[in-house]
Amino acid sequence: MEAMRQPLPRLQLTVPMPIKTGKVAMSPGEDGLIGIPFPEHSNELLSRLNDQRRTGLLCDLTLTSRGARYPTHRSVMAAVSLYFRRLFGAEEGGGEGGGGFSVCQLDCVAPDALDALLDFAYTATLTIPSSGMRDVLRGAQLLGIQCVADACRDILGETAEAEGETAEEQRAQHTTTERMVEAQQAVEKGSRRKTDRKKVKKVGLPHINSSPLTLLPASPFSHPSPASDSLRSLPSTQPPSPEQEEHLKSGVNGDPKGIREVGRGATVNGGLLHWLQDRRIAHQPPVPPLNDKLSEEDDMEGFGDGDGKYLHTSIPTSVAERGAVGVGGRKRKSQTPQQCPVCQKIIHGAGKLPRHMRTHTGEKPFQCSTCGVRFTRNDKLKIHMRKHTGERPYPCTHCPARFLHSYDLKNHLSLHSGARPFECPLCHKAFAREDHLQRHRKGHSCLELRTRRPRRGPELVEDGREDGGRRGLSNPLEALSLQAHSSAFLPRTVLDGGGGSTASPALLFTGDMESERSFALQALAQLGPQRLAGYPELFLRGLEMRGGREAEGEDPGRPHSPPRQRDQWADEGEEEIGEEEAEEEE
DNA sequence: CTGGGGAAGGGGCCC
DNA sequence: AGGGCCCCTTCCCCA
Repeated sequence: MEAMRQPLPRLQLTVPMPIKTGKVAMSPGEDGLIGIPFPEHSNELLSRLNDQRRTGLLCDLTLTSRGARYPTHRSVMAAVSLYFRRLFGAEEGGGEGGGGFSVCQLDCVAPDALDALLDFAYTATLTIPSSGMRDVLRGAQLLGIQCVADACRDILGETAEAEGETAEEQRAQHTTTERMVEAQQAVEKGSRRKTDRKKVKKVGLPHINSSPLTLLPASPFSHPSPASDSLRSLPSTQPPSPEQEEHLKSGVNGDPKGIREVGRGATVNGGLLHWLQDRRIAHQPPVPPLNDKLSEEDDMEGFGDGDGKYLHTSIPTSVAERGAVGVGGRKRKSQTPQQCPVCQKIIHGAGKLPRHMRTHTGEKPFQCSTCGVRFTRNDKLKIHMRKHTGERPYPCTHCPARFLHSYDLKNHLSLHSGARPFECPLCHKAFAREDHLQRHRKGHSCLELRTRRPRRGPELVEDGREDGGRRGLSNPLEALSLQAHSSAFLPRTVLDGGGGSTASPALLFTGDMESERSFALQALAQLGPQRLAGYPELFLRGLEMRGGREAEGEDPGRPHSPPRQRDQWADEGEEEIGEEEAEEEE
């Protein structure tokens, strides 16, 4: 499954890809390597695996439940199920681990539930009648398919537990799975000789909540014997001893390594399966919440809709509700604004956080059926489709021009009217578009004009620039930034005076980036080590992209909130305008 | 450097 | 509350 993992090519966001063919004219990257993404690969791969399962092709594992038989693939099961992953030793980098199993009897999982779980494994879609939800939940718990378990639990409304309890339950789920494997292996050790080449494993699965066993903190995995290959029932589980409970607490809550080890398994498996699973498994909070308002709505929602390949429906809501449970107890998420756990940005509008989260994850679930280009949002896809349909719903009333976007028309109309409402307060050059003025202010063109108009007064420096005595520009970098208008784009924290406004933008930028990166990692850690292990690159990629932009000279540490920037700019503009007016008065 | 087109992301409104 | 739709701003890219 490792080979299945989709690369995260850096060119993905910049190069429109003819998805179907993979043919694309791309310029080589810096090192001459070209990364060509095939976004459909994972889906197609999964679909073909499912076809193989249906036809029994290449199936090397048969699951049975109360007489029903389900041919399947070991690798897929190991990818989707923590139980099988550990049973097969897949977490140790593959090897022959557990290679002997060919039939696995799971009578403790209802046939229908097992069928649904297998469908999920091969389609990333869980289709179950509501009446069978509890069986599926139980099966998912037993097999260590955390995302499904969470989904079922949410749908069943079992979200009343305080967050800590939920996490405890999830941890118990992991440990139960582990215990199953360990017990299985322990039994196998003693009776391996009794089995022949074709073995059937029968597992007496313990109830998930009955007895959380220890998750070994240092080495939570027993690293199952590769030769584990017997056919028998496992002994029923016993309630945890006080030592075990204590061990659980210390090992799970106290020692992140334990969970990190769990996450190690997630890195073994690539592709869609672990993608979804890990996101759910990662839900357990290994560290205290950084923010009470943290919502994990994205946890499912951000990955749950789109092309319908992910779990859907009410999962996100409940997960978000859990995420919104404060330290004081159960509290239903009610406030519309939500804070992004990664960038801390407050997202306004109901249901907008999942949309925002996709900006961090890079997920683009909305794909154009014509050209294959993917989008993070369906409304963007809808607009994109106008390209193919030729629809340009915004015609200019003054000329034959038509536009895809209303705002394009708006910009265009300003050409006809000749209106240039955006004037540079320094050089008084007018622009038809605000962003052009913004670009102008960030550039040097305006500066040149300004330097030709030396100011009077004692606060001028030699080259005519205001030395900013009023602002105390003792720092050359700050003076430089003001010279280039970039003062208007300093981080809000700087301009607000928070944290020392005399520091140079560069230093502040570095700090902001570092703190942001650090926070992203913390948020990831909070969301779960599996998540961290599974796709930190997504988050880091986003940060790198932003850092790259900023490194290219874009507004360092520029707030992402446009209104804030605008406000800042307005403030700065007023300040500078006032400055100019003061000069004029002189 | 500027004008223009388009993409991306956020917010408001409505269902 | 979630999601669709729309508008807006900002940014990138190209000519």
